[in-house]
Amino acid sequence: MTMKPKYKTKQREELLTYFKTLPGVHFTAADVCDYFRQQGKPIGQATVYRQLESLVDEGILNKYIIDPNSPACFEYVEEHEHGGATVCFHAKCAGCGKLIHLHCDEIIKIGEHLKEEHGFVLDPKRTVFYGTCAECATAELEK
Amino acid sequence: MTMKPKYKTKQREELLTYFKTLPGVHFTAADVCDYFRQQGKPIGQATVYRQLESLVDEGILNKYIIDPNSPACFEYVEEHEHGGATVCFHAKCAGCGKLIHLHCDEIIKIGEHLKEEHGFVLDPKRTVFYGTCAECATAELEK
DNA sequence: TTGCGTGCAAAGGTTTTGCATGGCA
DNA sequence: TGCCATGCAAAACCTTTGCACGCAA
Repeated sequence: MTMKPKYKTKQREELLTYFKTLPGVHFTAADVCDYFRQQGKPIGQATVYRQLESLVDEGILNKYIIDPNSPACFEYVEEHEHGGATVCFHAKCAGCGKLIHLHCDEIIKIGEHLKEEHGFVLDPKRTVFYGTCAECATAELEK
Repeated sequence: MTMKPKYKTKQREELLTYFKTLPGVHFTAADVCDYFRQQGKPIGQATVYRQLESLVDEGILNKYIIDPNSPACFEYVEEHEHGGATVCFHAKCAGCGKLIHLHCDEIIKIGEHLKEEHGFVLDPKRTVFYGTCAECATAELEK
């Protein structure tokens, strides 16, 4: 666990502003560095990494590991999902990168099961189901 | 996908023999290197990585990606399970970092549910449940 | 004999860290 | 003013790769 940033810096604000223009898009730390460099207002890569980490801790970004030997990718979490009452799990397709939102009861029950049987309090915000979506699974079979 | 090794080498045999003594145990490439070095018969790390990759392809080992910034971990698949679907899920505590292995049916059912209702084929090897373990949850409350 | 497997060392790419400087509160 | 954040460069880290040699078939 990391602490939240306490200061409202120019870099943090610019990063946030940028991320909000990318709903449903996933990007890497390098993408972010490149973007700001091209905009003529570069942000140090250490800063980018540190802010990304903070934002993930705050639930403002989600972090995905599609492939361990590729850079991690991030995605902005829509405003209305922030800490709201709506428990929502995410499933990420390793094929096309599509993010699926899961709201159904069965998924919720898993949280209850983990708590009752394993004493484990599940954090939906951080938990991502990795796998293959219907389209990609079909495409895979047709090969 | 990589090809299977065609040769039965001393290193491969020793690795396999060792892995068979580790049912249900997780180990990293570095663990394996260390073990054989301590045994006085070191195996080159490149060889270890290459054999691990082959063995995963052959279904003899499972490879899990728990955390992108930690080394990948491997687990020997019991003889009778080869080709079978027996893999375990993992729950990681955000507080103490403890990794919990989950083998219970309820968790497996989630995979079935995702497939039937959402067309999503879950990959247990990459899916990690994040949250707080019993000890850390208790400690948290006492603060 | 053929050519894959091995081992060493070095490269590769991503992420983290040390430290001096700069900026928010 | 007191700290935290930033940025640069270097380090750390895991994993892959190049190449010469060795060994299985």
